[in-house]
Amino acid sequence: MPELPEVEVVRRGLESGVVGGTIERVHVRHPRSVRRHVEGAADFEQQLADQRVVGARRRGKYLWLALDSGDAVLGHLGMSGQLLVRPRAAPLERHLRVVFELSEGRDLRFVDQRTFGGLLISREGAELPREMSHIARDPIDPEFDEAAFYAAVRRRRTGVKRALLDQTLVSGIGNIYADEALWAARLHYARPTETLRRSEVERLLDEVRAVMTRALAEGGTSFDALYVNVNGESGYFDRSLAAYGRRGEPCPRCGTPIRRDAFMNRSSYTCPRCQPRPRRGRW
DNA sequence: GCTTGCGCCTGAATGC
DNA sequence: TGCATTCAGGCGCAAG
Repeated sequence: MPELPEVEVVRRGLESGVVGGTIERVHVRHPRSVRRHVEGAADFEQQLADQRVVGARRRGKYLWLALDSGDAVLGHLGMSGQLLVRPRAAPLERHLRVVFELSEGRDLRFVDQRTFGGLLISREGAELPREMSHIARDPIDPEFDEAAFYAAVRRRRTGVKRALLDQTLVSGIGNIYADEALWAARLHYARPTETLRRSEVERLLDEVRAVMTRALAEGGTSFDALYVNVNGESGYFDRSLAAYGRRGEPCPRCGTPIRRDAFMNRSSYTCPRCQPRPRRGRW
């Protein structure tokens, strides 16, 4: 599934393949994909006709196309979304949801098997759509405020992984990268945030950045810039993950079998030896 | 105000 | 073999 590095790869592809072009027409083939556009699918189609694309931007896992009108097309890929630039004559994808017909015979296609993703028009949202004002900066954003993040984390009364997944505190981190960074930083997911030391939070953020940077480097070279494979788990994950999805396999650091716990209706993978579960009064 | 948990969705994998 | 169930996940929103 697309996490921040994959979304950034898509953004770069849009920058080179779509920015500067004009949207001639739009077809919404599945209304659920524009469910957050409250004026409806017909309005979505009408408002975007003849609009020129002047930028491709990102915050966390959200992407938006800035339009010369000052509006923006805001999108999230959800679990299975893809944005593809294709010749208009190319065969239609099975889960094609929205088609933007661009100038020069090309399409921008939103393909999304599970329809957790979606698109909407943000009025005057070209710089920063108001719909995502609650989304924090991501850890590889130069303006990410580490001191403010640490202060906010300390105020929380929750576990450290819940904080990592909370997009209002820090954006762009999904379940996979959370587990990988926690493993690298030797922190258990249930560690209470109010007990975290500054140095531990710094180490954790460093590991988040490291896993994202690695994925970005690999993702940028191993995929067509506009194609992120989401049907099979993206290939490079299997090669480079230390903990996530590896139940029963040896921890790459100490050899102890990785364990899987149910967590927030999903999974958490830890090394029981490197990442011992915190006990009251002992960290 | 803060924290937690549900429901959305599809298809592959698993279970009987 | 075939049908039914489980699982995966990000996000918005309701409930606690």
